[in-house]
Parts: sequence; structure tokens; C-alpha cells
Amino acid sequence: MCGRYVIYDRLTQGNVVLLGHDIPTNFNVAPTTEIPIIRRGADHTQELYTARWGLIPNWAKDLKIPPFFNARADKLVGNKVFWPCIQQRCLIPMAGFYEWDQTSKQPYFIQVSDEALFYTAGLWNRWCAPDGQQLDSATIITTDPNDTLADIHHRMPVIVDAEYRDTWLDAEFTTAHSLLKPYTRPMHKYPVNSKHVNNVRNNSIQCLEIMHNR
DNA sequence: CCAGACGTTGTT
DNA sequence: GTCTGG
DNA sequence: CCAGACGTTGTT
DNA sequence: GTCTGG
Repeated sequence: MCGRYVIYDRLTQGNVVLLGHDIPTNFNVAPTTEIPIIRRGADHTQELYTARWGLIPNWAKDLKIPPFFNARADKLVGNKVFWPCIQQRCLIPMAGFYEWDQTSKQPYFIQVSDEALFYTAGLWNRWCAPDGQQLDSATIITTDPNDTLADIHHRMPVIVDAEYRDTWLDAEFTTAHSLLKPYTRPMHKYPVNSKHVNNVRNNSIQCLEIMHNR
């Protein structure tokens, strides 16, 4: 799954610069907060938007619904929450994400080995509140784990390689859906300190420190 | 995802 | 336990 | 037809 | 909204 992640440029050790935007570093991005997403703009170029992490369906009366921050790739077809948004695809940039070992609760930081920044597959929606306010929200699609993740968790976010980002955003569903598989290129993980990572209020670089002497 | 609050009364 | 907040 | 649920996790 | 259950 993917319930916490990192926005950071580890090459410049600073903010992420993307599509003309300067995105603030955040070492502890959590559901219900604002996240940057990439989607097709009106002129069909890729544009950076901001959305609430946790998709809000059109029928929601308020924001007090369960946080739909992940969507299972294998259950998209006909899904009452996500299927109506299947044409509203987006990419969610990140430097890495956290995963908690299912049994030990030890958190790990997981990265793509040869990419400082990578992109997960998502869907977004524009929700109209009863008072007329609009809110864009998004969810991250999950799939089975690859070898890097398998020993700690049974889900992982779908990562879209550079050559398929346009396909995810533009292709008809059958083609786009074929991209929703476990990531095959090299990834690596290392344990991090739960004292820092577990609490969303801690979003310093300490979250990325390797935890020794477990 | 994890952390933290969760209630009523009356008073400020 | 269960819900809300981040 | 109307009513009611609609999700992901993990856990049992 | 849209699907399932009754």
C-alpha cells in the first residue's frame, strides 16, 4: 500500500522543481493533506495541480467519509468509487514512500534505485461541496508487491516508468490498465526510526535517517 | 498510514 | 473500540 | 420499484 | 452517481 511518502530532491537536497513549480520538501506526506499531482491540462500539456490525498466521490455529502487514499488496481472495473473517475488519471511524484512491516511495525523507506524522483499512478476527482466550493482529490493505485517489498508488505503503489507516463494519462482503459503491475526495475529499502516517521507532525529529514541497532 | 482523542458541566 | 486529524 | 452502500488496510 | 439487495 502507500499511506505515507516523501517529496524531496535528493540530488539538490532541496525542493522539487517540476513543470515550472517549486514544490516544498515534505518528508512525511500523509492522507488528507494537499499533494502535487500531474494531469492533463486544458491545452493537453502536462500540468501540476494540487489535490487532497484521499479521493472524494461525487456523492459524498461532506468530507467525513473514509479516506480513499489507495485504490486496488485489480478492483477498478465497475468500482462504485473509482470507476467513474477512470478517465481522470494522474501521476503522483515522490522521492520514496514508507511501508510498515506488517508484523513488526518497523517502518521502512523505499526508493527507486536509479531515480531521484518517480511517479505513481493515480486517479483524481473534482468534488462540489454543498456550499458550491470545489475540491480536487486523488488516490494512489496499489498492486501486488515486488521482491523489494514482498517480505514486509503485501501491497505496493503502482510506479509508472518514464516511457509510459503519457500512456497512463492518455490511453484508453485497456492499455492504461496493463501498466498497473508491480515495479520491475531495481528498488531498495532501509529501516527508519518510527519515533520520527510514525507521527505525521515530524516532517524533518530525520525521517530518512537509517535506523541502526534495531 | 499512525496518533490521539474520546464527555459533561459550568465558567471564562 | 472507533472516529478524527494530519 | 426504493433503500442503502459505496474503500483500503489488516485482522479474525 | 451507480450498483446491489430485497
